Amino acid sequence: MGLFEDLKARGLVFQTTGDETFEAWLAEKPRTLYCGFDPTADSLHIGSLVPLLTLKRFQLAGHTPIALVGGATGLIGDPSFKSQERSLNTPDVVAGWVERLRRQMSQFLSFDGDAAAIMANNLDWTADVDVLTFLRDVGKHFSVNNMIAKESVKQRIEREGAGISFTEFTYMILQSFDFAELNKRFDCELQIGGSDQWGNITGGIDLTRRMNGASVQGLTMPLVTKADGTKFGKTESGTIWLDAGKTSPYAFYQFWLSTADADVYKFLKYFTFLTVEAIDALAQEDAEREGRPEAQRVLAREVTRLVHGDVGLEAAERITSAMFSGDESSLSESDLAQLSLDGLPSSVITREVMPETLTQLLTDAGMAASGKQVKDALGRSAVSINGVSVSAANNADPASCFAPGAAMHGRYFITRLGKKKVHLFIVE
RNA sequence: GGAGGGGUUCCCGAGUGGCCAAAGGGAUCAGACUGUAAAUCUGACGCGCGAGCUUCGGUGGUUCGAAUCCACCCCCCUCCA
Repeated sequence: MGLFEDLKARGLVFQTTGDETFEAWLAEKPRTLYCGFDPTADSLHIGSLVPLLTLKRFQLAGHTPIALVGGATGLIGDPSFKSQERSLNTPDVVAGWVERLRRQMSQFLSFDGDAAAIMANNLDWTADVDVLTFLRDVGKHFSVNNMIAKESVKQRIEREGAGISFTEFTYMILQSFDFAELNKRFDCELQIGGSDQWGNITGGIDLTRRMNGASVQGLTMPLVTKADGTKFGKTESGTIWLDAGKTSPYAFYQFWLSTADADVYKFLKYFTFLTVEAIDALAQEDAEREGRPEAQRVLAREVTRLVHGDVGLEAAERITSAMFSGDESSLSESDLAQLSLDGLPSSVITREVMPETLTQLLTDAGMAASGKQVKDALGRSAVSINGVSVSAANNADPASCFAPGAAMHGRYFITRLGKKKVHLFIVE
């Protein structure tokens, strides 16, 4: 199966330039393509995984990927489909994030061989361009009339109560300049991105034609949506990051494991390198099986391995099987120590300095956002310590809940709040 | 610079002197049902175990009492110059 055919089968193609001719163009010879990632935080999150993995898919098919980190564009802020103007980050902060993203992105691509990936930073070709040159050489090619007509900024221009600064409005020009520059430097002929990037991509295509006389292409991928309409990639505890320090491999694995049935096969196609045939076969098996589908587990395994490697996956699975396969009382002391190392949320407390209430203690540990939530859980018998359910009556006496006699191996207390939240307290 | 509109709890959005910790919806969390799904139902949803404490852009003021009235300031939007 050709690359484009595979991408289509995965549902990864939202729009392309040239419609019918695109596939043939791509198949003609190895191309160089790029995708940009702006530093808006110190880590990428799972929203960036689709374009990142798509770059990899192109590379596996023999094309040369350029991973562009937006050291310059990150200073401006992309207004595309954003309802509000965003606040600017300072240059040194953005520069720090650029470094983090570079390292993160490079783990997904191969930098050896015929189609060795290239890392680029658009600050390299924008930092020294002076305003007048920019306005005369680049800005002159843009029609404000066209820019205003772009769907991506429409709500900012038309919506009552919104607005857009000149700075953000200029973003498209800056990104377009990237494409022209990459075309010049590396003969880059294709830009890919999320469907929200279509306006920026076509801007770059037009500019490249005008500045370089070159015909280049664009492809967008659909935004990841969930069947229930809620936002993908967020949980109560926030964004799912690719950085293990921000979202542990265990939490990451759990996120994928709880994917809804209605989304899981689509996500397998988006986020894994399993073949479409294999995924369809899995869907078939799951449909014929009673009860729980296998797909979520496969998805969690595959994506966790991609992002956190075998070691991260093993840690995540160790915790998961210890916490969700029932018999935690059989855990050995070294098992418990390992769980803490693996990234099971844990904290060390002492009997001498124990908060006055369980609500306080569990809130401090991060198990709930407020004491009210813990209180609610206590009232519903949703809190247990080492398998013993605790109630609101125990709230004022945490010491007895963590009594030495109730400890596992003298000091471990597995505390659960609800079905999914687990915290290991180590009492010293 | 002028005229008008607006800034409410995570988001959207009601509320124009006490009945307001502030309608409604969404998101989120917990319970039931399940498969650590979905859908549905129930509860919670500023903070605090509680008494109570702190909120409605900011600062002052009027009032027994203000998200609501007044003054000044900051920010956003629309139109005019």
